[in-house]
Amino acid sequence: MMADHILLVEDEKLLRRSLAFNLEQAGYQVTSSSNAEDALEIVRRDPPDLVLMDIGLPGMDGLEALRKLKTQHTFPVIFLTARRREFDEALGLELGADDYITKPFDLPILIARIRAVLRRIKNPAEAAIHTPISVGDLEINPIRFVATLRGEELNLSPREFDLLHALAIEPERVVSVDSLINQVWGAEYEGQPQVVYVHIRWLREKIEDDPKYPERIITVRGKGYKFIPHFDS
Amino acid sequence: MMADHILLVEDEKLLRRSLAFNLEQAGYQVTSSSNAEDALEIVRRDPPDLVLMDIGLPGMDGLEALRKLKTQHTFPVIFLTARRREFDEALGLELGADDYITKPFDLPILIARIRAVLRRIKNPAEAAIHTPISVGDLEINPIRFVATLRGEELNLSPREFDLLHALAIEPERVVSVDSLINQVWGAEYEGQPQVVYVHIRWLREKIEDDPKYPERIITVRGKGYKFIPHFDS
DNA sequence: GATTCCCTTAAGCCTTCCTTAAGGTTGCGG
DNA sequence: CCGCAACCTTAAGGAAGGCTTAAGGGAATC
Repeated sequence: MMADHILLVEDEKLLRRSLAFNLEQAGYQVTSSSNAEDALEIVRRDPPDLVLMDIGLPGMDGLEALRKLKTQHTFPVIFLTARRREFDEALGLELGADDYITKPFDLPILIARIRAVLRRIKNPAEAAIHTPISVGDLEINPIRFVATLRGEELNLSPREFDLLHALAIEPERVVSVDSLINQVWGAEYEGQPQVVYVHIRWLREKIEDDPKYPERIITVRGKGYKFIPHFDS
Repeated sequence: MMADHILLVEDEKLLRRSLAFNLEQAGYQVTSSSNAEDALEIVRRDPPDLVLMDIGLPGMDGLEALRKLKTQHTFPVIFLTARRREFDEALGLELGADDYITKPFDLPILIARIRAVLRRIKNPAEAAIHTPISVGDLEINPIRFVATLRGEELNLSPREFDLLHALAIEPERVVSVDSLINQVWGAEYEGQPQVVYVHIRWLREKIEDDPKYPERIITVRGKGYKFIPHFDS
């Protein structure tokens, strides 16, 4: 079993050294880099299994570079950030970050997150459920339990979130009410379809421009519902 | 359990590499190719389980090559396409594409589709019901629950949709009323044939130029009905 | 303790379905 | 050529089904 390869991008020297040391102690192979340019080059030569990146790198170039990289290789990214707000402002989610952790952070917690993310990408079944997805102007991050529409965070209840996720992960495909109940409520739920109707109603209230004439969650009478991606115009 | 073998045909180098990398991560065996000619050769030598193909390859030769290939080996195809319109114009479905996915796409979603398509071809029963079909100027996509005639979406009720599907999946062949009842209403339905007549009537209203003189759904007296493909002229 | 969430219920609407029934059409036997 | 029977077409109406929506109370969460 090869050690997983982590690319650490952090400009502050002490923190960089300390992290690299500790991650190596934890059994990872670590490559460090203090700026985005170097990181880019490293990724090109030898794609890592995971990138650990300080969001507050000098200049916004780091984020921009990452955006480019993510279109080429899809490796998981964990951001280090001073405050949650910083993460949101930097649109980390849009960039496909898999997770973030706020400073000051706890080493065991960081390592646990790293392990969780790595485990996910190695298990396709789990990955499908937990990986952030983006469909049109909608983004869903099942790990952080955050969904955004046109960049704005939606305030969804757990049920609404799961329901939306179940629909959006199969865009344009009709998902039967039975299947939705299975995915969202679980197989053992003795479900009347009514439940689904109600939550669809509330979801529409939150994601449709005009819930009366839904354009994203479409009813397919007798068959179920389907999610239609919409793009910013 | 052998890994499924995917042939990736994509001319853009970075995207090709990235996809290959990620699909391998997901547990598939991937062969890449940047053009149709190579792809042809690869298929001849070692037929893949699935082909993932950029629809915007240089020249239309890719599509033409694929058309030829599909007559030799039957493997499923998923198209990558920039816009949905592009797919329609290229008549991807007519070429036997099993699915398409529009860029920019999300890796988890792509992988989910790949898995769905592979599962389908391994289960013949499921395959017949769920595979998109194209007969003449009519296209039926049971997964999206969309039927189009000359590119225009038909507004069919569930019964009408199923009925049309049952007929169109065996073009030119006469399907008995009993068989239609079985397929559309289910075996347990205590069916009077009357029901079928009525729905045929409504279907004709929606897909025939002149319902009075049907050209697509033809009555074969005493035997049943048959669907005759028509092409744009 | 307040608030959010969630399920149930029930009223109402609209589509879809099936039935019925009144013709047409076709083919066959006389 | 005629009449009949079987088969199909077609229109119309009522019934059912499926979905929407609002409201209420209990549960869960903070």
